[in-house]
Amino acid sequence: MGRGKVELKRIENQTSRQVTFSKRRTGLLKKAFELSILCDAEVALLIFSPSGKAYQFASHDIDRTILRYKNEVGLSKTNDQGFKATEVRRSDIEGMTRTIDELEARDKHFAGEDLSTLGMKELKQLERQLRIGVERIRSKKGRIISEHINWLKRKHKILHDENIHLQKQVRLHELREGEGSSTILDSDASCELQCRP
Amino acid sequence: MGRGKVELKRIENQTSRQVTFSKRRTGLLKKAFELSILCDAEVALLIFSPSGKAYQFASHDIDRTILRYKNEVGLSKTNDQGFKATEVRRSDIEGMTRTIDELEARDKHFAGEDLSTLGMKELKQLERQLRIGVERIRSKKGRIISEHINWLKRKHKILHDENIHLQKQVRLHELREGEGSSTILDSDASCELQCRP
DNA sequence: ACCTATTGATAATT
DNA sequence: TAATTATCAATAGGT
Repeated sequence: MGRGKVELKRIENQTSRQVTFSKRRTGLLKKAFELSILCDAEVALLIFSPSGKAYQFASHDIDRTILRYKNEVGLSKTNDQGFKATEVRRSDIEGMTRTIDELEARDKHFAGEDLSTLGMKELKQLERQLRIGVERIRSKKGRIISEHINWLKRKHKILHDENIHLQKQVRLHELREGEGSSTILDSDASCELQCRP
Repeated sequence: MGRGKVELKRIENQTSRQVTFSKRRTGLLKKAFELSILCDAEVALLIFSPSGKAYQFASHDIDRTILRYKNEVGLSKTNDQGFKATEVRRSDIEGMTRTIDELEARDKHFAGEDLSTLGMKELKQLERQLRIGVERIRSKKGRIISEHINWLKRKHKILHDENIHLQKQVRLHELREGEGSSTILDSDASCELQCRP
């Protein structure tokens, strides 16, 4: 919705990323609010900017919504009273531990280790994913190399042009000296020629 | 954004409220996703329908994001109780968070995503690791297949032997019946023959 | 911040 | 529930 489409990838330009974040964050918070009103839904939205600043929206008490979510996911039972904080913390840590375990397992699988628990189906899928990864990396390498080649070509052209120019200057010199002229060559544009890749 | 504006109030018609919830929920989740990608933000979104069904989006580990929010809030409230314990916890949590970040980054690299930060050297190493992984997985697959083939061979041999044995029994029967014998075949070893792979 | 050309989301309808 | 489409809303790029 703007003067052009945007790819779904991290905006590289720092300034426009910042601007876009500001605009879209506002829009997202607004829409979360509207959904909660129009449809009578319970919504909680947490946003952290890359620089670490926090933004949030919650249609109801945010801690209640979070607890409700945690109950949905399971594991934690609705323990009331001051016990609450500790329980929440513990489940957080359990969740993170589980995440780490899963990530480590996946890492090992990607490295071709610890495959004994996997069946044929999982192995096939894993191999496919790895092949995709290899292909992307190959393509990235190709792009880097091609960029480098282009840079070399540009630099070569600049050097070549300068070379021709200098040859002309030399010939001019030789001509004038051949005529017995004593004039020194004026300072001219040739002095500006430099190689800036 | 439709054939007419809508007031910001609970939609009374049950059906259109349900439909609107479905559409806007999808839109909201999509936009949350886009924000996290485009602007490199950490986003967590929890939605409960009026009927109690839960929907969610999280750009990172959702427990981590919630925890991060809780820390933000906790800082302003200066909860003196159990301060020491909290401090210890926090360093643990920071460590785990870092671990998760690193693991997630490595996972993305293995999947050929987020390669922009890597140089030629890292890309080459990554590709080598992936190739090793693929090779190990291929080999594991090979072993599984070969085991399966061996199992089939063994089973085949057992069945074949049993078959021969049974044929002998049948011939014996036919012989005795041909002689006009009325004796019934004794229960013998053939009954024990079963296929146990 | 503000402005608008455009794209994107969605309300109504089928 | 799933398309279609007319409209409104969000926003990208520019000032």
